[in-house]
Amino acid sequence: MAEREGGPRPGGRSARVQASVHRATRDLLSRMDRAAVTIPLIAAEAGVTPSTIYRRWGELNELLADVAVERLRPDMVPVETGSGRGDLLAWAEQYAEEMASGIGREMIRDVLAAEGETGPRRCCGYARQQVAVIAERAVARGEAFPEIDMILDRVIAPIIYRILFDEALATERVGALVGNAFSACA
Amino acid sequence: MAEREGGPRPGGRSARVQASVHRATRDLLSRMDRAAVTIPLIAAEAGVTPSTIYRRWGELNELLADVAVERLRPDMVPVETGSGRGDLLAWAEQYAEEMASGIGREMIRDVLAAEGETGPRRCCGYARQQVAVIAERAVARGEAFPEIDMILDRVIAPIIYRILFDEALATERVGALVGNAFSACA
DNA sequence: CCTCCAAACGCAAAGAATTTGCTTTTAGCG
DNA sequence: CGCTAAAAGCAAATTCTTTGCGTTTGGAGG
Repeated sequence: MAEREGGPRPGGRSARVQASVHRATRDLLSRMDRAAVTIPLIAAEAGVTPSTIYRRWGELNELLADVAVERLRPDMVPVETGSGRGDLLAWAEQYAEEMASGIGREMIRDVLAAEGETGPRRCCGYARQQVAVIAERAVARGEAFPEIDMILDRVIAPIIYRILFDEALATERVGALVGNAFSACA
Repeated sequence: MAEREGGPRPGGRSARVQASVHRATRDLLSRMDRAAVTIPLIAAEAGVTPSTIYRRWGELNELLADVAVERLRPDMVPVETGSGRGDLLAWAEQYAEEMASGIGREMIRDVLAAEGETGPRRCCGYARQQVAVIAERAVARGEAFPEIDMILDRVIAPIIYRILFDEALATERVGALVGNAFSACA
């Protein structure tokens, strides 16, 4: 294990402050309109001074992005259905649904609104990891499975693009995307 | 023609203010770091008072999104190459390049950061229109051409998703995306 | 165990942005 | 030519953001 990205050493004061600020942010976001959430508010809720937050995160966007990336991190391994294709379909349907939800869309926007590109990269990496787990299991079973980048282009990209720019895809259409991803491999 | 979205009647004071604020915003964005651009600055540059901007746009994000959508509106018809597929390839390559550029990425982010979803919808609509023009020409020539939604899912979505979350696609890879879009139709 | 150090926080004042009530200007219309 | 509604200007009040400085904290080395 090289580095924790969240903050300094696990038990220190820094880590406690970060944890309480994250929690306060999530609480406020769930309680009130996001436009009404400000750094002084979060600071009060978290029991720290605003300057602490300003110094650590710089601006509200960065903090929101940080919290959103944290929440977008997958917390379970993809369910096993017996086949790689089934696994991918189940995972993609759940992914599409989560991301299309109100909270999901807000988190994506928060991640994209922050300055650096590390947030979006991390999110993409999370999806990639999950797909990689499914792919490895499939390969271990001797199945053919598309390249990860193929899944990104043909399944994940359309799901996210529609959510961001158009209208969320109906769940049924995810199946077609998965089918398309497999059509070029097996 | 039903309504102009930009603002009230074409010649009025409102329209002049909007035009000068838009111009001032573009100027400032090209001159300085985007983090340094503030509403009072834009107001001074445009020769209006900050409260005018606050009342009209609400916050900086909305104004930036407004300006970005304006700039993302296509200003030419897609070039004709002789075939629908060639037209689409040429258009998609240029689209990918423009969107992947620094200014392009910033505009996309601005559009997504605004509150409503009308900005993203408009951008998606612009792309859709351009593709529709290409499709109509192809059909008029008697060629087979994929559904517009197919182009969205297989060409545009991957291009934009990579730009936002991963790394911009190399131009060569756009050709493969276009090929994939056609593979299911002809 | 004690002392020292750097990093991080709290506090508070200064500076900048945002909101708002009221007044004035403007463009369109009878 | 006035009237009117919409939009802009102005300025005060509020809120957010930045910053300098002193204090606390947790860890490292003696």
